[in-house]
Amino acid sequence: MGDENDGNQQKRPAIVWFRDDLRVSDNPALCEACKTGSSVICVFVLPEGLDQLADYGSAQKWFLHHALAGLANKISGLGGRLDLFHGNEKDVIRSIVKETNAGSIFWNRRYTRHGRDTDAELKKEFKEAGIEAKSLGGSLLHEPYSLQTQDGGPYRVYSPFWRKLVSEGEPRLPLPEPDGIDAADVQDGTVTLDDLKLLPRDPDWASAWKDFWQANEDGARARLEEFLEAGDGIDGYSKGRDFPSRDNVSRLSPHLRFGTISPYQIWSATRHAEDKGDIPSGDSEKFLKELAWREFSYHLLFHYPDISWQNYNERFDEFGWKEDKSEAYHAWCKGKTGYPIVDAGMRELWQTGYMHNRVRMIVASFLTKHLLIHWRLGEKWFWDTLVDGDHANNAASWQWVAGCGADAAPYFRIFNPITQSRKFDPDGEYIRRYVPEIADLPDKHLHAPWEAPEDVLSDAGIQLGQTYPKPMVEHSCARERALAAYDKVKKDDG
DNA sequence: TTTTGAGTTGTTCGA
DNA sequence: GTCGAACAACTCAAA
Repeated sequence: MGDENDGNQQKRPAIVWFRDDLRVSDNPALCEACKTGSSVICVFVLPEGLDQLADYGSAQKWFLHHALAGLANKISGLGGRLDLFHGNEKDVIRSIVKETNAGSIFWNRRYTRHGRDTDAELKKEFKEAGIEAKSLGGSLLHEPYSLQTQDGGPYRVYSPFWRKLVSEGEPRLPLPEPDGIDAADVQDGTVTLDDLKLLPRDPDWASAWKDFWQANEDGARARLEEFLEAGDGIDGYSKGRDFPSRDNVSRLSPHLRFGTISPYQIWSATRHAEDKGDIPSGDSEKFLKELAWREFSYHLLFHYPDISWQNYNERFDEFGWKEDKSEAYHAWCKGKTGYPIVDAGMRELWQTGYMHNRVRMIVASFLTKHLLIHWRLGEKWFWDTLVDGDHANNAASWQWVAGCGADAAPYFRIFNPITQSRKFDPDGEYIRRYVPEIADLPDKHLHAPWEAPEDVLSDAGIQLGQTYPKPMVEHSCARERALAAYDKVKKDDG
């Protein structure tokens, strides 16, 4: 009917379906909808149904709640309205399109198999019904299918992937937010934000999290700007990022997860800071490479959608990781392994919804190599407790540490939790912050309390096995055991 | 087709 | 204390 509109009849509204892109700036789907000149309906659907239960972990829900509140504010500031729904995604979207008589629908792409299948099915249906359905790229610098090796296949090693990404030239500049949103005169969403029950209660374990996270678009931008200021986080990033007590990490991961910021905005702002000469180029390059690791993880997830639950390297199916939720597993979850650096990390996670990257590697190595527990259990725990729990990063990184992932570390690379602790938390600031019961130990013994003389322990008010656990496993025994297990994987193949 | 160089984040041991 | 070598062999990507 488009061209036959006689002017009396209003243009059919356009829908923007928000998912992992909870921002109004640099949002291609929103821009495209505004460009139609139609009135715009902004919607978010909290998925419901058995197959979608895993869409958000508990910690992510807290972040999601605030990100949605922030998005609703931004949208209404532009003259529009965010409508919330709860239900089966396909059914809800179909019914919104029908009831609003929408002429078009826009969204930014997502990359899990479930998400892609859902989107493809809906797009096909709408197109057949004469409704414009358009997906856009907003969450990745490059679509996973656009970067190919010379053979036309996907990349399975990071370095060539990075070189390819760079050879494609600079990413596009971020899009500005729309001048205004012409709100469609249609009925409101079916639920309120509070109806979605995303916040924890009884107990509210996230009561202090507002001190750590400003979980919305403004918070993301402020965090990025602060990080990129001369003398702040990115200055010394390439070395400092390994020290969990330092502020040399961006903490933008949950914002990327929910799209309160886009990788285009991060890339462009980093280049801008670099051009101003504020920061050493080695540091900015290292930071952009980390952003590219996220791209690489999505590249893998797109081409190997099973990596969320299945070993990328099938030989590891024979490894024999334990999969029951044993006492050892629970001790790891709670941060009671007896290794201070591991316990500090697990408690940081529990208390703040975040864990420093270096420490993530240490605790993941400890679970999969020292305790021989399956990375899937670790991945699930992280998924439920991390605010930045990300479909691609979480799976790809766990597999990388476990040794079964793409471009994984050589099998003999088993982190020594004591050496790592001494090297990256030499003054014990990080450990003392999260494991206060051993804070009075001198630096010398903080990393391995079981080696401290009895009088040093009692002076620090520690009774091993009572006030703080004895180590669950002895490092060199655990190392030998892990090496033997890897040896088995190797032989089983021959 | 074959060849070649390279591969995020480490540990241990012995000189 | 510091340093270099060994720890395996394989797969990937590109020439």
